Amino acid sequence: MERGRRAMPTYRPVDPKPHFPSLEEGILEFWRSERIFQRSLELRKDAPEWVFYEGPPTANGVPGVHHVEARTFKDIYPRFKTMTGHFVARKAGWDCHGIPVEIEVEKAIGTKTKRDIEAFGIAKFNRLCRESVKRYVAEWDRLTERIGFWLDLDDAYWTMDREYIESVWWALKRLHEGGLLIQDDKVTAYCPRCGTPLSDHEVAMGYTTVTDPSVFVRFPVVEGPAEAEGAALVAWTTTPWTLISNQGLVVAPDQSYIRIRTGSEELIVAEALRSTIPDGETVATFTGAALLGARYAPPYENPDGNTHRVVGSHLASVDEGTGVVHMAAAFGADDMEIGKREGWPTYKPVDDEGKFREPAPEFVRDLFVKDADPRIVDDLQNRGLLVASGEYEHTYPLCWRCDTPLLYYARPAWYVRTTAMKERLLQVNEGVNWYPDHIKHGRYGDWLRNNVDWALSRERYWGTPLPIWLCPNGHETSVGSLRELGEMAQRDLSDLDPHRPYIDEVTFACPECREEARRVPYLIDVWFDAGAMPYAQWSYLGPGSEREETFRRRFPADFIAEAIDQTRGWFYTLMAESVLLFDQTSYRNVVCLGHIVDKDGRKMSKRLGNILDPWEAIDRHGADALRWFFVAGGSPWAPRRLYLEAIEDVVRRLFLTLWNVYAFFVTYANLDDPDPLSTPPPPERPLLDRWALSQLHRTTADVREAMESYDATGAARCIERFVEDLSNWYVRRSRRRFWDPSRDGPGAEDDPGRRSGKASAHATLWECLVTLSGLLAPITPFLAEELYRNLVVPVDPGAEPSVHLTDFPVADPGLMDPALDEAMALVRDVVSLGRTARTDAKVKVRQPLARAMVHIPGDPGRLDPLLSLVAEELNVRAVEFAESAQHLSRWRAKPNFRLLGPRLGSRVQEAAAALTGDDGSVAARLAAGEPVTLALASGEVVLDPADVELVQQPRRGWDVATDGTLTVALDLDLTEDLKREGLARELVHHVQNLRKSAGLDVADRIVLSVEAEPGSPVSVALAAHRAQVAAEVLATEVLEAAPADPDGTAEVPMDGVTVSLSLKRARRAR
RNA sequence: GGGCCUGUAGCUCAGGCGGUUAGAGCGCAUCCCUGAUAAGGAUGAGGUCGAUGGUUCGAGUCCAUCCAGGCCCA
Repeated sequence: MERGRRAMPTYRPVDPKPHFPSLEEGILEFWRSERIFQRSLELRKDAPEWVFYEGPPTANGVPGVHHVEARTFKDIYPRFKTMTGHFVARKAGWDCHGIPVEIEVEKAIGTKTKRDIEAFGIAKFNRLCRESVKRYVAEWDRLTERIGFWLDLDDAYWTMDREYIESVWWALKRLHEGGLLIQDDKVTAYCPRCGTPLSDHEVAMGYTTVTDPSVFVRFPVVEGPAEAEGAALVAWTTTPWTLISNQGLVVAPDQSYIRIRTGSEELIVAEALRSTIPDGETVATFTGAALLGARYAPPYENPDGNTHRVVGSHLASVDEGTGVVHMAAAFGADDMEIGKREGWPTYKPVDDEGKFREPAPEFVRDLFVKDADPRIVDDLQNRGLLVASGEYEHTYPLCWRCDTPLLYYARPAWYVRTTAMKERLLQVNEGVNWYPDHIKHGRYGDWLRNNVDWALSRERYWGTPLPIWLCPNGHETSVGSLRELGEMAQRDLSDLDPHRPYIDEVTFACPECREEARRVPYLIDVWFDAGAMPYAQWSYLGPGSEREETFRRRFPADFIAEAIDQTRGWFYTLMAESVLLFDQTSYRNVVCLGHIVDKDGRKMSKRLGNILDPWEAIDRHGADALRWFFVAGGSPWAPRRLYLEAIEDVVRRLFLTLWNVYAFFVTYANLDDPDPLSTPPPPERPLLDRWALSQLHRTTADVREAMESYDATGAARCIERFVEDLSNWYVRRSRRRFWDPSRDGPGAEDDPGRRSGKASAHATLWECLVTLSGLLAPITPFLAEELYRNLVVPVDPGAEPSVHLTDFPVADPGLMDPALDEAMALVRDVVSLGRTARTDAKVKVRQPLARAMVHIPGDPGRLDPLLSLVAEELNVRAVEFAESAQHLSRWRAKPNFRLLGPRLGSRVQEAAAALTGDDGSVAARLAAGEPVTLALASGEVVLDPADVELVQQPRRGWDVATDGTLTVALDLDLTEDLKREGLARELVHHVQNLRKSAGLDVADRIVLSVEAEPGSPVSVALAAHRAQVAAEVLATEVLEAAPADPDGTAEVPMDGVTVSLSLKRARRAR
């Protein structure tokens, strides 16, 4: 057996039409059984660490397709870093607490209010919350694994775990002791029906357009500067009920105010809002600062004996209203801020159900505040305090559960004093790399610059309890661990569930006064849990504690990634906590992703019913397809439209092209069984191979560079371009080399020219595919694994079993050849033009032509070694260079605006017009290198050849094609010889079709018969090219008479006559 | 209402410091190839670069305003 075919092919045959989802399932099984992820970690355990933090998803629902996006990017860079020689621990994490989880449970048990939950039992309620979290985490585990996100799910941190909570307590205690955790009044959105404050997120859910009363109210000045004396300030409000608690008026000190005489009175408003007082004349103009300190008579007295003065703040808007804003500290965030500055007490004559109570005036008492509005308006009217009233339509938050208008209420709350660290936060942020970088000083930087203290406390059930105990004398004791708490309470609490209600039962004697200290009733904001993960994931309990080394080694993170909505969420809390506790950032690089939207650009939401289930996409196209879509289908920072067809689009671009090349390689490699590892060294291979390798190494270098700068999208584009070139040029041009036995065979070993034929082609394509596998591994780990497992493992006994255990490909600059790249690009352009010329001339490629005439700028010699490619591709016998293109086309000159614009200014347009009108003679002189003088209306202009761009236009008809400076002309004269060859090719074409329709294998030998009239052109052509025809169609014999019992016959029209073909499978000749 | 981002072909997206003929893929139409064949290739149609105004010899690109969508805040 010569060059024997093995009984078993080297490579597993490749399905030309793969089903990626099931292929992926098989690879997942392989990863599982061979513990590839764990081995990838073990392999690098002594390598330098590269730290990744997993931002914990909230386990209060099933994961959506947008989570797949974030998880794709969270996977790509750690994989890349692992392959480039780093140890990347990937601890999973789950955000377990918070109102979203409570809401899930509330829906299940049907509670509506906090009172319902308390009646149900906090212990039972929290148990259900815990179960809900576990159930959803199981779903997340399943998806995480399926999409190939390598994450250590078995060693996840859970924010509801005792150790995690203790770590958070340690942090809170430290803040409390440092004076950074304090109690204060805070205005929060509050639902009076549900009896609970709402989180910002919940408030955002409930904004609706509502109609509220709009009233303009007089505040007569009783004492103050001359500008205000004797007049009344006019303030505007849409919440008349807050007038009961009026404590002051705010004006903008730097804005202009006016005093208007109307009827018998004088009113003061901002000049910009003059129109709010329809008639009257302006009697004085002054700045808001002039009004400061004026005392006025409030519409309703309050028992605190407030002085009711005018104060200044930029918060007073002159965009709407009157520029005079009424303030009630208990009922607005701005009001509270100004109230604190001015030292106003909190005056809140409203109970937790939203009803007025003492000391509110008798006539509104027991009324729900909103219901009191009309009575108050009437009362003001009756007392002559109303300037005008009407209705006002605006957006206002309603409770998302019960549609009750939310009220802004002052309530006691605990704050983290982040404002004390504002400057440091800004400083630290300077050292962080944001992707995209506009976030750094844009959205995120703005957020830091406008920093307000972090309202930490929540009046809920399922969350980390605030570990502060309070005694009747107001002494605050913060507790940093269960051990510490046990010591205070003098009992062993190490097994205590630190959640409510159990923690609430623990009391101890106040260390200061020995009176009984009870825990404050609050939980903390869940975002604090998430921001605590750098230390709490290791249960870190402070300097000197057991986990110190682990924590320090993995702090800060080199890389985190989440969607853009996390700027105020995790990105902030993560940084805020680490600045407060450790005086530095907790991450160095942050990738900030855009959102996923639906086909119409609307965000995906359950309410709109436009959610795409990730499983649907995965089952249809596979996880790699989805991953590739996120990476290559547009900018990761921009909102992206996702729907099944969009994925298909992107998939086709890479997957099917690459798969075709892969299947092509395996098919022919299995027929010949070459050894890709012992082949001619690259310098000895044909130019086409060297070109492919040059492209490969250029791509490798580019991909590496892109990945290093967190630009997976750029990397994906490089890969895409390379795959396209590999398929559409390298494989296209090398196809015959993979199977043509005339290029190889006995004696080839001694002939460098032939030795480098087939073996080189196989080796080159193999190397390209294997390297691609490595380049793709971080992005499409399944497809990469498939290529690697089938191409490398069977031929290299020493190979790792998985591409993910190998090193990322390294570019060899020695194999890059820019001159060859340039020449090949030119050749491809020439070929493209030649095809255009053929198409225009309507001459089939099958018909050989005598020659192509080519003109290129510069020395044509550099293309000489590549001309055979042009000749084959265009099916011409010779390619010749024209000294000049002049007889093929004529020159046209266009101004080089970049040079001439600055020199000529507006005259450049004149020069351009002159060149457009050129009959070709000016351009020809420039092309010859001579300067020319243009006579323009504005004077003469001397142009050098460098001042223009020269392009060609075809001079003769359809057989010439030009593009810029390239020209290709085809010689369309057909000699008898060329015609015969064309007919022979035509004959081959028909026989090949017949082979195919007869169901023959590509390697089957045949006996062919051609019945054509003797002396006819077909017959003559066959006689002249018999051997070539026979070789092309693998015919052992070519007969004139049909064999008996043929496997296939056909009547084909050729050159105007009908030719009968028949063929029969021959016994294998070799 | 405020801040940030986005708006380029029917669809998905590219377009370093402004340079005059705005590109690619998919889809569509026509054609080629037939040993990658349920593949591959070529050609073509299709654009007021969201709108308006400005700066400039010159604007998809810079500035202002507006419109639409998204996110974060209110």
